[in-house]
Amino acid sequence: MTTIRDVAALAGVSLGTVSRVLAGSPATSAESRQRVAAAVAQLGYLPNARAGSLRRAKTDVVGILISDVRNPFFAELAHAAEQEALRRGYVVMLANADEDAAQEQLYLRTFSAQRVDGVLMAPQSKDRVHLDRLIGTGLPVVFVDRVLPGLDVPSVTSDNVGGMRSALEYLVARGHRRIGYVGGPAPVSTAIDRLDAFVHLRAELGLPDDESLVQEGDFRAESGAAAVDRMLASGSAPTAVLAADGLMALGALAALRRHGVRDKIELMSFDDLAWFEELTPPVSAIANDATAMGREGMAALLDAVEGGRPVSVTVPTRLVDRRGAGS
Amino acid sequence: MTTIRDVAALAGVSLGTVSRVLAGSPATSAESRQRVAAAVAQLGYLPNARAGSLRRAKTDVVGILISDVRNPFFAELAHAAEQEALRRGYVVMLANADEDAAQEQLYLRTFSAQRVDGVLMAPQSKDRVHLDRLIGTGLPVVFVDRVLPGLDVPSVTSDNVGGMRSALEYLVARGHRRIGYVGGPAPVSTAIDRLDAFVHLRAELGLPDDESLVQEGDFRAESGAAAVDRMLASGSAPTAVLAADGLMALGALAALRRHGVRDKIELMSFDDLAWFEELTPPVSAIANDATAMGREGMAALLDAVEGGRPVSVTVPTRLVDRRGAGS
DNA sequence: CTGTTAGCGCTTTCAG
DNA sequence: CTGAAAGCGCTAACAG
Repeated sequence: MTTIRDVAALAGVSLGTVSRVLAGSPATSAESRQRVAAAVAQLGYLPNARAGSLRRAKTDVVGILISDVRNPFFAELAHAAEQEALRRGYVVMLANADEDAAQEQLYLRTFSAQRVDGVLMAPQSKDRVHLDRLIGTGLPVVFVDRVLPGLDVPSVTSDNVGGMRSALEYLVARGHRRIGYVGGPAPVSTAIDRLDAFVHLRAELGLPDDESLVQEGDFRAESGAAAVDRMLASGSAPTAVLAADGLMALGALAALRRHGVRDKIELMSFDDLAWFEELTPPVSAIANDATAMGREGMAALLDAVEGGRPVSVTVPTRLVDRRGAGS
Repeated sequence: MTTIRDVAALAGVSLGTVSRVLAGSPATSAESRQRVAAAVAQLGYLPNARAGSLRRAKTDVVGILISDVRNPFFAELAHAAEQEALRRGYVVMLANADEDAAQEQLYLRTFSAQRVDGVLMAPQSKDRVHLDRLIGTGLPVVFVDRVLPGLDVPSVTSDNVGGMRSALEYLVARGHRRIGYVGGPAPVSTAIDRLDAFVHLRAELGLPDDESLVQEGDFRAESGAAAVDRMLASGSAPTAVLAADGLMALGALAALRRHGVRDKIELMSFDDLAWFEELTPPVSAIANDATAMGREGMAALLDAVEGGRPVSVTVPTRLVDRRGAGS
């Protein structure tokens, strides 16, 4: 590998001058700039960012830790966050916790070892203690989509309560009263918020509160199918089912089809996927704005990295009506 | 941040001893190991990986450069590759070229600047020159899914020709002769291979070779819709349409529906997506094994990083028949 | 404006 | 088995 010394030697200037030219310092003569540029081009020199960051104590690298890239919602979110980071001159290390606490922790350690400048993450909940230590070291962290209560960390989340309200009002407007709910895994904040909102609003709207209508999944497709199986096995079937995320909606769809009630029981999803439109009948959804969450989450993180004190924000959801609220 | 000196001081040994203990060197006494471990625990010390890699000239970081995480195929591939890297003790920097040559180049430079140990990538084609220089520096590179011809780089690709043969034979078995094809962007190798195979096999099977039946897209949904629009506008509609990837299949589906011919024209996709099963009628597909490609691609890359000479492999495709080949 | 000189935190000889 | 010392490639004072 060619180093800055090689460039200096070839350009006939000192190593310090090369560094200054490369950093765009104004304290350089036109001639130096020109000689250095020539040498760099000739040698195909590319600065070693790791060496530089060691000295500067800043890496210009941020970590993104999400639960599953294969979940379209997170894929979109990660992509938007990455674009924002790139725009502001940072590179991203993307890691997948795979909905697994041990992997989450491993990656967090790795991020620390790499001395990333900040971490944008959707926490799995559980071990608040490790995260606490991490934040204690001064590493800027921002939560996105999910939060861990009791930690003083800025967050960008979606309006789970508002979204749930739109969803239930929509289903009620379509004539449903027995509404089943496929929730997410208990420890995750979005699962908690959505379930609480569901239970609360169900009472407010005077809907039956049969407990078999509420089933827990894990934000993966299979669990959505299993939840619907349990719901139907319980005897008194719902007339509509709301799944707490897109992947579980897919599983629920498969189960409804398998039970031969795809046309009888209406499905709705908290999270919108492009292909819902192509189904017969189509599936209405509450759209989470993954792009906005990724972009704003990263913006908040970089603000924190650069010394700011970002505030938590909530991103609104949007009802995507594919069946007509009155029909 | 606490450093290795702090640990040495607290443990009452020299800095070198701490380093050896941490590296698991056998040349350490039980007592040293024990004192160091205690000091590390007490200080919550985490080695600075960047400092270490500067000295070792190895980072244990590899880069993955794909065209679009939002494409489920690449999301799955990246995930599998990441798992394999993790298993072998490497961390991944994941970057998105966004089907954009400039971004691809920017990220490649970034990877070099970070001195990653290797790069797994799905090239966008075009500027072979930059890649050439990169490889010239000795950076191990492995292509996955796509290749750039004329470069001596190992690759893991899917069996595009075999897949295309299965697809066409399947459609013919279902009674189709006028088969439309929505191809990928011309410069991408998978697009070229699939198109060549399509044209070749169409002749071999004695199918009509009306040029309006072949339309070019860009591996994104909208382009699939536009391609179908053009196909239908040309007068003589096909009885079946084959899309060269899942995202374009989604777009094609929307267009067919919009034109009211969703039930008349059969759609097939080169790339399988879980929700194809939920459509009415369902969509048959050629499944690319993204998991295998990611895993094997990363395995090949790490072999190269560790001094091996991996060979290129082809991963078979699989026909997913959701309609019955004879019906 | 430029060269020289310390380190950043770690690994790795080299003696002992 | 262990300590001391020399860098890895770069940035950032500090004199000039």
